Amino acid sequence: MRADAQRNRARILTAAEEVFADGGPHASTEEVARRAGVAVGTVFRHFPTKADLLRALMKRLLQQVTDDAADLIAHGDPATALFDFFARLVERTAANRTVVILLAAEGMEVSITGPLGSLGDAVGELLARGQGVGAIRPEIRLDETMALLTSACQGALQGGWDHDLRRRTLDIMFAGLRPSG
Amino acid sequence: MRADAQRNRARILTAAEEVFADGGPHASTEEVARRAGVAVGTVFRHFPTKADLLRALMKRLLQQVTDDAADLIAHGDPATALFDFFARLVERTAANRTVVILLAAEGMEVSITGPLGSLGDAVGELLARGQGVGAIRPEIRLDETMALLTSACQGALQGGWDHDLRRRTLDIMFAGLRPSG
DNA sequence: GACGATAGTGAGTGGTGACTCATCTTGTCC
DNA sequence: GGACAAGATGAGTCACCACTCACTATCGTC
Repeated sequence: MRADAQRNRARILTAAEEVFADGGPHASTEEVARRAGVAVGTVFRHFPTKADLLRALMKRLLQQVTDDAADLIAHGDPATALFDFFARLVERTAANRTVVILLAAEGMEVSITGPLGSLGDAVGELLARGQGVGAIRPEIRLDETMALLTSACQGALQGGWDHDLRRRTLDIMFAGLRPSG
Repeated sequence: MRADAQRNRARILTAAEEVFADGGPHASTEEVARRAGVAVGTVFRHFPTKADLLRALMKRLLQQVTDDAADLIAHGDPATALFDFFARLVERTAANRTVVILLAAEGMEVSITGPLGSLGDAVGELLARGQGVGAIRPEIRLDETMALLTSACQGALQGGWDHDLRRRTLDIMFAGLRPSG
Protein backbone atom coordinates (compact mmCIF):
# COMPACT_ATOMS: atom_id res chain seq x y z
CA MET A 1 0.00 0.00 0.00
CA ARG A 2 1.33 3.38 -1.02
CA ALA A 3 2.27 5.88 1.68
CA ASP A 4 -0.34 8.46 0.70
CA ALA A 5 -3.07 5.82 0.63
CA GLN A 6 -2.17 4.76 4.16
CA ARG A 7 -2.21 8.37 5.33
CA ASN A 8 -5.60 9.03 3.72
CA ARG A 9 -7.11 5.90 5.18
CA ALA A 10 -6.17 7.01 8.67
CA ARG A 11 -7.48 10.55 8.06
CA ILE A 12 -10.78 9.17 6.78
CA LEU A 13 -11.26 6.98 9.84
CA THR A 14 -10.51 9.85 12.20
CA ALA A 15 -12.82 12.18 10.28
CA ALA A 16 -15.60 9.58 10.23
CA GLU A 17 -15.37 9.17 13.98
CA GLU A 18 -15.80 12.90 14.47
CA VAL A 19 -18.51 13.34 11.87
CA PHE A 20 -20.68 10.50 13.15
CA ALA A 21 -20.08 11.55 16.73
CA ASP A 22 -21.48 15.05 16.36
CA GLY A 23 -23.27 15.00 13.01
CA GLY A 24 -25.78 12.37 14.06
CA PRO A 25 -26.93 9.34 12.14
CA HIS A 26 -27.73 11.34 9.00
CA ALA A 27 -24.18 12.54 8.49
CA SER A 28 -23.18 11.95 4.87
CA THR A 29 -20.14 10.31 3.36
CA GLU A 30 -19.58 13.63 1.58
CA GLU A 31 -19.20 15.29 4.98
CA VAL A 32 -16.69 12.64 6.06
CA ALA A 33 -14.70 13.26 2.87
CA ARG A 34 -14.79 17.02 3.41
CA ARG A 35 -13.58 16.75 7.01
CA ALA A 36 -10.81 14.37 5.92
CA GLY A 37 -9.73 16.84 3.22
CA VAL A 38 -10.30 14.24 0.53
CA ALA A 39 -12.72 13.61 -2.37
CA VAL A 40 -15.73 11.30 -2.02
CA GLY A 41 -14.25 8.86 -4.48
CA THR A 42 -11.27 8.39 -2.19
CA VAL A 43 -13.50 7.40 0.71
CA PHE A 44 -15.24 4.86 -1.52
CA ARG A 45 -11.92 3.51 -2.78
CA HIS A 46 -10.95 2.63 0.78
CA PHE A 47 -14.41 1.61 1.98
CA PRO A 48 -16.59 0.42 -0.94
CA THR A 49 -19.72 0.86 1.15
CA LYS A 50 -20.78 3.13 3.95
CA ALA A 51 -21.34 -0.03 6.00
CA ASP A 52 -17.72 -1.01 5.41
CA LEU A 53 -16.62 2.32 6.83
CA LEU A 54 -18.82 1.82 9.88
CA ARG A 55 -17.51 -1.72 10.31
CA ALA A 56 -13.97 -0.43 10.31
CA LEU A 57 -14.88 2.10 13.00
CA MET A 58 -16.51 -0.64 15.04
CA LYS A 59 -13.43 -2.83 14.78
CA ARG A 60 -11.40 0.04 16.11
CA LEU A 61 -13.83 0.51 19.02
CA LEU A 62 -13.68 -3.19 19.91
CA GLN A 63 -9.92 -3.05 19.96
CA GLN A 64 -10.02 -0.17 22.43
CA VAL A 65 -12.47 -2.03 24.68
CA THR A 66 -10.33 -5.15 24.64
CA ASP A 67 -7.25 -3.11 25.45
CA ASP A 68 -9.14 -1.44 28.32
CA ALA A 69 -9.96 -4.77 29.92
CA ALA A 70 -6.47 -6.15 29.51
CA ASP A 71 -4.97 -2.97 30.93
CA LEU A 72 -7.23 -3.01 33.99
CA ILE A 73 -6.51 -6.69 34.68
CA ALA A 74 -2.79 -6.06 34.48
CA HIS A 75 -2.47 -2.71 36.26
CA GLY A 76 -5.77 -1.73 37.88
CA ASP A 77 -6.71 -1.67 41.55
CA PRO A 78 -8.75 -4.86 42.11
CA ALA A 79 -11.18 -2.92 44.32
CA THR A 80 -12.19 -0.54 41.52
CA ALA A 81 -11.07 -2.21 38.28
CA LEU A 82 -14.51 -3.59 37.38
CA PHE A 83 -16.16 -0.24 38.05
CA ASP A 84 -13.53 1.53 35.98
CA PHE A 85 -14.15 -0.89 33.14
CA PHE A 86 -17.90 -0.20 33.30
CA ALA A 87 -17.27 3.53 33.13
CA ARG A 88 -14.81 3.31 30.25
CA LEU A 89 -17.01 1.00 28.20
CA VAL A 90 -20.08 3.15 28.71
CA GLU A 91 -18.24 6.31 27.69
CA ARG A 92 -16.84 4.65 24.59
CA THR A 93 -20.27 3.32 23.69
CA ALA A 94 -21.84 6.74 24.14
CA ALA A 95 -19.17 8.36 21.97
CA ASN A 96 -19.79 5.83 19.23
CA ARG A 97 -23.51 5.56 19.62
CA THR A 98 -24.26 6.58 16.06
CA VAL A 99 -21.98 3.92 14.71
CA VAL A 100 -23.50 1.22 16.87
CA ILE A 101 -27.06 2.27 16.03
CA LEU A 102 -26.41 2.39 12.30
CA LEU A 103 -24.72 -0.97 12.28
CA ALA A 104 -27.53 -2.47 14.31
CA ALA A 105 -29.98 -1.03 11.78
CA GLU A 106 -28.09 -2.84 9.03
CA GLY A 107 -28.77 -6.10 10.85
CA MET A 108 -25.10 -6.78 11.34
CA GLU A 109 -23.55 -8.72 14.21
CA VAL A 110 -22.47 -5.66 16.07
CA SER A 111 -24.77 -5.21 19.00
CA ILE A 112 -22.97 -4.53 22.22
CA THR A 113 -23.64 -8.06 23.40
CA GLY A 114 -21.41 -9.49 20.70
CA PRO A 115 -18.17 -7.93 21.92
CA LEU A 116 -19.23 -8.42 25.53
CA GLY A 117 -19.64 -12.12 24.90
CA SER A 118 -16.02 -12.42 23.86
CA LEU A 119 -15.03 -10.31 26.83
CA GLY A 120 -16.85 -12.49 29.34
CA ASP A 121 -13.66 -14.04 30.62
CA ALA A 122 -12.05 -10.67 31.18
CA VAL A 123 -15.09 -9.32 33.02
CA GLY A 124 -15.21 -12.52 35.09
CA GLU A 125 -11.61 -11.92 36.07
CA LEU A 126 -12.32 -8.30 37.05
CA LEU A 127 -15.35 -9.44 39.05
CA ALA A 128 -13.44 -12.17 40.88
CA ARG A 129 -10.69 -9.73 41.83
CA GLY A 130 -13.21 -7.23 43.16
CA GLN A 131 -14.87 -9.93 45.24
CA GLY A 132 -11.45 -11.17 46.40
CA VAL A 133 -10.75 -7.85 48.14
CA GLY A 134 -14.32 -7.48 49.44
CA ALA A 135 -15.24 -4.59 47.13
CA ILE A 136 -18.10 -6.49 45.51
CA ARG A 137 -20.76 -8.67 47.15
CA PRO A 138 -19.73 -12.34 46.89
CA GLU A 139 -23.12 -13.54 45.69
CA ILE A 140 -22.99 -11.41 42.52
CA ARG A 141 -22.69 -13.69 39.50
CA LEU A 142 -21.02 -13.15 36.16
CA ASP A 143 -24.25 -13.35 34.16
CA GLU A 144 -25.79 -10.60 36.29
CA THR A 145 -22.70 -8.46 35.84
CA MET A 146 -22.79 -8.92 32.09
CA ALA A 147 -26.50 -8.12 32.02
CA LEU A 148 -25.91 -4.96 34.03
CA LEU A 149 -23.06 -3.97 31.72
CA THR A 150 -25.25 -4.52 28.68
CA SER A 151 -28.03 -2.47 30.23
CA ALA A 152 -25.67 0.38 31.00
CA CYS A 153 -24.31 0.41 27.45
CA GLN A 154 -27.72 0.15 25.83
CA GLY A 155 -28.95 2.93 28.05
CA ALA A 156 -26.03 5.09 27.00
CA LEU A 157 -27.07 4.51 23.37
CA GLN A 158 -30.36 6.29 23.99
CA GLY A 159 -28.77 9.70 23.75
CA GLY A 160 -29.70 12.88 25.50
CA TRP A 161 -27.66 11.89 28.52
CA ASP A 162 -24.63 13.93 29.37
CA HIS A 163 -21.47 12.59 30.91
CA ASP A 164 -22.54 13.58 34.41
CA LEU A 165 -25.86 11.71 34.23
CA ARG A 166 -24.20 8.59 32.85
CA ARG A 167 -21.73 8.77 35.72
CA ARG A 168 -24.43 9.15 38.39
CA THR A 169 -26.50 6.33 36.92
CA LEU A 170 -23.47 4.06 36.95
CA ASP A 171 -22.84 5.01 40.58
CA ILE A 172 -26.27 3.64 41.51
CA MET A 173 -25.43 0.36 39.80
CA PHE A 174 -22.09 0.26 41.60
CA ALA A 175 -23.85 0.83 44.92
CA GLY A 176 -25.94 -2.22 44.11
CA LEU A 177 -22.81 -4.30 43.54
CA ARG A 178 -20.99 -3.26 46.72
CA PRO A 179 -21.52 -4.86 50.10
CA SER A 180 -24.06 -2.82 52.07
CA GLY A 181 -22.95 -0.85 55.11
CA MET B 1 -64.54 15.30 11.92
CA ARG B 2 -66.16 13.04 9.33
CA ALA B 3 -66.60 9.34 10.13
CA ASP B 4 -64.32 8.09 7.32
CA ALA B 5 -61.61 10.51 8.39
CA GLN B 6 -61.77 9.20 11.95
CA ARG B 7 -61.61 5.61 10.69
CA ASN B 8 -58.62 6.32 8.46
CA ARG B 9 -56.78 8.13 11.20
CA ALA B 10 -57.07 5.08 13.42
CA ARG B 11 -55.99 2.73 10.62
CA ILE B 12 -52.97 4.89 9.86
CA LEU B 13 -51.88 4.86 13.50
CA THR B 14 -52.23 1.09 13.71
CA ALA B 15 -50.36 0.58 10.44
CA ALA B 16 -47.62 2.95 11.53
CA GLU B 17 -47.20 1.03 14.77
CA GLU B 18 -46.63 -2.18 12.81
CA VAL B 19 -44.44 -0.65 10.13
CA PHE B 20 -42.17 1.21 12.53
CA ALA B 21 -42.06 -1.82 14.83
CA ASP B 22 -40.42 -4.04 12.25
CA GLY B 23 -38.93 -1.50 9.85
CA GLY B 24 -37.45 0.88 12.40
CA PRO B 25 -37.96 4.63 12.43
CA HIS B 26 -36.54 4.92 8.90
CA ALA B 27 -39.44 3.02 7.37
CA SER B 28 -41.11 5.18 4.71
CA THR B 29 -44.43 6.98 4.96
CA GLU B 30 -45.37 5.28 1.69
CA GLU B 31 -45.13 1.91 3.42
CA VAL B 32 -47.34 3.12 6.25
CA ALA B 33 -49.94 4.30 3.71
CA ARG B 34 -49.78 0.99 1.86
CA ARG B 35 -50.31 -1.04 5.03
CA ALA B 36 -53.18 1.23 6.06
CA GLY B 37 -54.82 0.77 2.64
CA VAL B 38 -54.72 4.50 2.04
CA ALA B 39 -52.90 6.94 -0.26
CA VAL B 40 -49.84 8.86 0.90
CA GLY B 41 -51.70 12.13 0.66
CA THR B 42 -54.14 10.91 3.27
CA VAL B 43 -51.37 10.18 5.72
CA PHE B 44 -50.02 13.68 5.19
CA ARG B 45 -53.47 15.20 5.58
CA HIS B 46 -53.71 13.73 9.08
CA PHE B 47 -50.06 14.14 10.03
CA PRO B 48 -48.49 17.01 8.07
CA THR B 49 -45.03 15.73 8.88
CA LYS B 50 -43.49 12.34 9.50
CA ALA B 51 -42.35 13.65 12.85
CA ASP B 52 -45.98 14.46 13.66
CA LEU B 53 -46.91 10.84 12.98
CA LEU B 54 -44.13 9.54 15.21
CA ARG B 55 -45.12 12.00 17.91
CA ALA B 56 -48.73 10.79 17.79
CA LEU B 57 -47.61 7.18 18.10
CA MET B 58 -45.34 7.91 21.00
CA LYS B 59 -48.02 9.89 22.74
CA ARG B 60 -50.33 6.89 22.52
CA LEU B 61 -47.80 4.37 23.76
CA LEU B 62 -46.39 6.48 26.52
CA GLN B 63 -49.91 7.09 27.71
CA GLN B 64 -50.26 3.37 28.45
CA VAL B 65 -47.03 3.35 30.42
CA THR B 66 -48.05 6.46 32.30
CA ASP B 67 -51.36 4.81 33.17
CA ASP B 68 -49.40 1.96 34.73
CA ALA B 69 -47.57 4.44 36.88
CA ALA B 70 -50.77 6.24 37.83
CA ASP B 71 -52.26 2.94 38.92
CA LEU B 72 -49.30 2.24 41.19
CA ILE B 73 -49.45 5.75 42.63
CA ALA B 74 -53.11 5.29 43.45
CA HIS B 75 -53.09 1.73 44.74
CA GLY B 76 -49.49 0.56 45.26
CA ASP B 77 -47.43 0.22 48.44
CA PRO B 78 -45.18 3.33 48.55
CA ALA B 79 -42.26 1.21 49.73
CA THR B 80 -42.29 -1.00 46.64
CA ALA B 81 -44.31 0.89 44.02
CA LEU B 82 -41.30 2.25 42.12
CA PHE B 83 -39.68 -1.18 42.08
CA ASP B 84 -42.94 -2.72 40.92
CA PHE B 85 -43.14 -0.15 38.12
CA PHE B 86 -39.59 -1.04 37.04
CA ALA B 87 -40.40 -4.74 37.00
CA ARG B 88 -43.69 -4.27 35.20
CA LEU B 89 -42.20 -2.06 32.49
CA VAL B 90 -39.20 -4.32 31.98
CA GLU B 91 -41.35 -7.41 31.62
CA ARG B 92 -43.59 -5.55 29.19
CA THR B 93 -40.61 -4.37 27.20
CA ALA B 94 -39.30 -7.91 26.84
CA ALA B 95 -42.50 -8.74 24.96
CA ASN B 96 -43.29 -5.47 23.19
CA ARG B 97 -40.44 -3.73 21.41
CA THR B 98 -42.50 -0.95 19.85
CA VAL B 99 -42.33 1.47 22.75
CA VAL B 100 -38.60 1.24 22.98
CA ILE B 101 -38.04 1.45 19.25
CA LEU B 102 -40.03 4.64 19.15
CA LEU B 103 -38.23 5.96 22.18
CA ALA B 104 -35.03 5.34 20.27
CA ALA B 105 -36.51 7.27 17.35
CA GLU B 106 -37.20 10.11 19.74
CA GLY B 107 -33.59 10.12 20.76
CA MET B 108 -32.54 10.25 17.14
CA GLU B 109 -34.70 12.81 15.45
CA VAL B 110 -38.05 13.61 17.04
CA SER B 111 -38.28 15.80 20.08
CA ILE B 112 -41.29 15.54 22.28
CA THR B 113 -42.13 17.12 25.60
CA GLY B 114 -45.69 16.50 26.76
CA PRO B 115 -46.06 12.73 27.29
CA LEU B 116 -42.46 12.24 28.35
CA GLY B 117 -42.92 15.03 30.83
CA SER B 118 -45.97 13.43 32.41
CA LEU B 119 -44.28 10.03 32.59
CA GLY B 120 -41.42 11.77 34.32
CA ASP B 121 -43.86 13.32 36.76
CA ALA B 122 -45.40 9.94 37.55
CA VAL B 123 -42.03 8.29 38.13
CA GLY B 124 -41.05 11.30 40.20
CA GLU B 125 -44.10 10.74 42.37
CA LEU B 126 -43.26 7.04 42.83
CA LEU B 127 -39.70 8.02 43.68
CA ALA B 128 -40.80 10.65 46.23
CA ARG B 129 -43.15 8.20 47.94
CA GLY B 130 -40.44 5.57 48.19
CA GLN B 131 -38.09 8.15 49.69
CA GLY B 132 -40.85 9.35 52.00
CA VAL B 133 -41.06 5.98 53.70
CA GLY B 134 -37.30 5.47 53.71
CA ALA B 135 -37.30 2.72 51.09
CA ILE B 136 -35.10 4.69 48.68
CA ARG B 137 -31.99 6.78 49.39
CA PRO B 138 -32.96 10.46 49.63
CA GLU B 139 -30.16 11.69 47.36
CA ILE B 140 -31.42 9.70 44.35
CA ARG B 141 -32.66 12.10 41.66
CA LEU B 142 -35.38 11.72 39.07
CA ASP B 143 -33.11 11.93 36.02
CA GLU B 144 -30.98 9.11 37.41
CA THR B 145 -34.07 7.02 38.00
CA MET B 146 -35.30 7.59 34.45
CA ALA B 147 -31.88 6.71 33.07
CA LEU B 148 -31.79 3.54 35.13
CA LEU B 149 -35.27 2.67 33.91
CA THR B 150 -34.24 3.14 30.29
CA SER B 151 -31.13 1.04 30.81
CA ALA B 152 -33.15 -1.76 32.38
CA CYS B 153 -35.61 -1.78 29.48
CA GLN B 154 -32.88 -1.69 26.86
CA GLY B 155 -31.05 -4.49 28.58
CA ALA B 156 -34.24 -6.52 28.67
CA LEU B 157 -34.42 -6.26 24.87
CA GLN B 158 -31.27 -8.33 24.52
CA GLY B 159 -32.14 -11.87 23.61
CA GLY B 160 -31.26 -14.82 25.77
CA TRP B 161 -32.18 -13.35 29.10
CA ASP B 162 -34.72 -15.37 30.97
CA HIS B 163 -37.13 -14.00 33.53
CA ASP B 164 -34.87 -15.03 36.37
CA LEU B 165 -31.85 -13.16 35.07
CA ARG B 166 -33.91 -10.04 34.37
CA ARG B 167 -35.20 -10.26 37.94
CA ARG B 168 -31.75 -10.69 39.47
CA THR B 169 -30.33 -7.84 37.43
CA LEU B 170 -33.16 -5.58 38.53
CA ASP B 171 -32.51 -6.62 42.14
CA ILE B 172 -28.97 -5.29 41.86
CA MET B 173 -30.32 -1.96 40.62
CA PHE B 174 -32.85 -1.92 43.46
CA ALA B 175 -30.07 -2.61 45.96
CA GLY B 176 -28.34 0.48 44.55
CA LEU B 177 -31.45 2.56 45.14
CA ARG B 178 -32.10 1.41 48.72
CA PRO B 179 -30.40 2.87 51.79
CA SER B 180 -27.38 0.74 52.69
CA GLY B 181 -27.40 -1.27 55.88
C1' DG C 1 -81.38 13.53 -3.86
C1' DA C 2 -78.91 17.75 -4.32
C1' DC C 3 -75.31 20.41 -2.77
C1' DG C 4 -71.49 22.30 -0.32
C1' DA C 5 -67.89 20.90 2.68
C1' DT C 6 -64.74 17.70 3.92
C1' DA C 7 -61.64 14.00 2.81
C1' DG C 8 -58.98 10.98 -0.37
C1' DT C 9 -56.07 10.25 -4.36
C1' DG C 10 -51.51 9.42 -6.54
C1' DA C 11 -48.54 11.18 -10.15
C1' DG C 12 -45.31 14.69 -9.63
C1' DT C 13 -41.50 17.67 -7.44
C1' DG C 14 -37.37 18.74 -5.17
C1' DG C 15 -33.80 17.51 -2.54
C1' DT C 16 -30.52 14.36 -0.72
C1' DG C 17 -27.20 10.91 -0.41
C1' DA C 18 -24.82 6.58 -1.73
C1' DC C 19 -22.04 5.18 -5.19
C1' DT C 20 -19.45 5.30 -10.24
C1' DC C 21 -16.03 6.21 -13.68
C1' DA C 22 -13.33 8.62 -17.10
C1' DT C 23 -9.60 11.36 -16.29
C1' DC C 24 -5.77 13.36 -13.98
C1' DT C 25 -1.92 12.95 -10.30
C1' DT C 26 1.58 10.94 -7.54
C1' DG C 27 4.50 7.45 -5.34
C1' DT C 28 7.67 3.87 -6.26
C1' DC C 29 11.10 1.22 -8.48
C1' DC C 30 14.72 0.54 -11.75
C1' DG D 1 14.37 10.82 -14.12
C1' DG D 2 11.25 8.08 -16.77
C1' DA D 3 7.67 4.55 -16.85
C1' DC D 4 3.76 2.87 -15.02
C1' DA D 5 0.74 1.23 -11.72
C1' DA D 6 -1.70 2.70 -7.72
C1' DG D 7 -4.30 6.31 -6.04
C1' DA D 8 -7.18 10.63 -6.15
C1' DT D 9 -10.64 13.37 -8.18
C1' DG D 10 -15.50 15.22 -8.42
C1' DA D 11 -19.17 15.92 -11.66
C1' DG D 12 -22.63 12.82 -12.70
C1' DT D 13 -26.07 8.87 -12.11
C1' DC D 14 -29.57 6.59 -9.82
C1' DA D 15 -32.70 5.53 -6.30
C1' DC D 16 -35.28 6.86 -2.56
C1' DC D 17 -38.22 9.61 0.22
C1' DA D 18 -40.74 13.45 2.35
C1' DC D 19 -44.04 16.27 0.87
C1' DT D 20 -47.57 18.84 -2.68
C1' DC D 21 -51.65 19.80 -5.33
C1' DA D 22 -55.11 19.65 -8.86
C1' DC D 23 -58.61 16.70 -9.17
C1' DT D 24 -62.09 13.20 -7.69
C1' DA D 25 -64.97 10.86 -4.27
C1' DT D 26 -67.62 10.75 -0.23
C1' DC D 27 -70.08 12.44 3.83
C1' DG D 28 -73.52 14.95 6.28
C1' DT D 29 -77.39 17.90 6.00
C1' DC D 30 -81.58 20.11 4.37
